[in-house]
Amino acid sequence: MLSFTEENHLKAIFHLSSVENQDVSTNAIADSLKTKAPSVTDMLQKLSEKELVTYKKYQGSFLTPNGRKTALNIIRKHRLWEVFLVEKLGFNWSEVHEIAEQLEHIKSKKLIDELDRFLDYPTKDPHGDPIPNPAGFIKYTHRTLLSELVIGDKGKFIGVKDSSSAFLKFLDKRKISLGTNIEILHIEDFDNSIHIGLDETNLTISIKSANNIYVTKI
Amino acid sequence: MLSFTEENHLKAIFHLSSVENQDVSTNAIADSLKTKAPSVTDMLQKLSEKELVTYKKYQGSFLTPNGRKTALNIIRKHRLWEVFLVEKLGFNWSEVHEIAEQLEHIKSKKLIDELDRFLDYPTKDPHGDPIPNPAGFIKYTHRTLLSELVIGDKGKFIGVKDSSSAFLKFLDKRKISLGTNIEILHIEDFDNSIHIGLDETNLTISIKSANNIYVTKI
DNA sequence: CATATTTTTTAGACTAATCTAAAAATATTT
DNA sequence: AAATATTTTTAGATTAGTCTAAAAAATATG
Repeated sequence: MLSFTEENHLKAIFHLSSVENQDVSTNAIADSLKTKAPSVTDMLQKLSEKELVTYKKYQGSFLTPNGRKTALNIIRKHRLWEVFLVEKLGFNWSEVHEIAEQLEHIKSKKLIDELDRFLDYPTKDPHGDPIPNPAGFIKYTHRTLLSELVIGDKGKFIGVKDSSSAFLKFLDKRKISLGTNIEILHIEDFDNSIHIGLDETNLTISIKSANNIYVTKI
Repeated sequence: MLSFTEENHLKAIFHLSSVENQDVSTNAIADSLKTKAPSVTDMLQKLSEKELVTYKKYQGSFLTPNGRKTALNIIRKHRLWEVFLVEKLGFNWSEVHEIAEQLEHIKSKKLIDELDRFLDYPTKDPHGDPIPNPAGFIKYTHRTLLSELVIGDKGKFIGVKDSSSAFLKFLDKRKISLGTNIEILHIEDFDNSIHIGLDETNLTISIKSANNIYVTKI
């Protein structure tokens, strides 16, 4: 039985190593978990003992197949609970992360299987991220950053890169939600800000925002 | 912010003091939480510091109004989650306690308010126990033990005293569920076992079982 | 009512998770 | 490549929660 802390470390390593597919640095984990490097070193030694992580001193760490499966199970729980909170309890997509951070640690296989059924086997969470299946398989769909499109391109909004509450509220205010169609109307030379066309309105967003928005080209 | 352990102690004191309305002994708490007396003593001193418990050395302990309110809030969460598990996820009433023991510690007022609404403001959990309201008010209904009835009396099954999984399964097997009407047909002299009539069948149960079944006389 | 028994607390140790400060290893930069 | 900077680990302390063993208090008993 893993502790919350152990589970959180596995999750952090998974997320960090999926960005660049290589060993994760101790400091990166510490930053992502808002803890300090020595705490992470201790935990890596412990998780290495349990064969959930490959860890060599000063060389960074990586999940073992077993560690990866465990991490994906926690992520599965996190994302299913997020769907529940939005679909059934009426939460806004910007409010669910913190609560799901708690709910993801509840231990009961049957609970998650039944929740999955109750939600009708969703494949995406409220932010567009894929939900791993019970076996720990995760299906990634090809995504393009809005910032990579050129003038005249059209895309459908399918997810966010950094799903911070502030950015999600920013999107709400602009009536941009999953499924919204976005067309690149113009790109400003001096600051790369992007003028986009939505279904009913046009507006301008910064390059930083465009770098956080995933689309599929249509 | 209270820890799981602190919350569990408050809950235990609440349950123990509601049986006999007086100070709860250190050992009673230790037994109920499957921990040892010294651990409980430490925790009582801590909870006393926080003014959630009145505690005098060797004199037992009792909840302060604030402690009682906190305990009732945890019980509210526990029972609402039990309703969710049974009503929405299809769990049997004998399977929900352990999972609710985990879920009751999730911290989010909005989560519980929304869950309450989603469940349509239930007043009883799946075992017939009352659900405290958000203010920490709990409405007890008058209950009679089946063992207190005499021959010819009729009652409606409204709850169990000890809701152990084994006893709940025992009731399932005999098709006794909340709302079932029970008539006392005969009481055996030599072992006090009780012959009861249900809507469709008759059967015999031990005095020990009858002592665990709450009814309202009808 | 003095003694024995039980209950409760104190004392002290252990584990898990955390931290700061210092040492060691690795990486970067003249 | 030597010096400097950064990263990571070790060492050692702290807090929360747990335990066992022993002492102290309360309760029961002969």
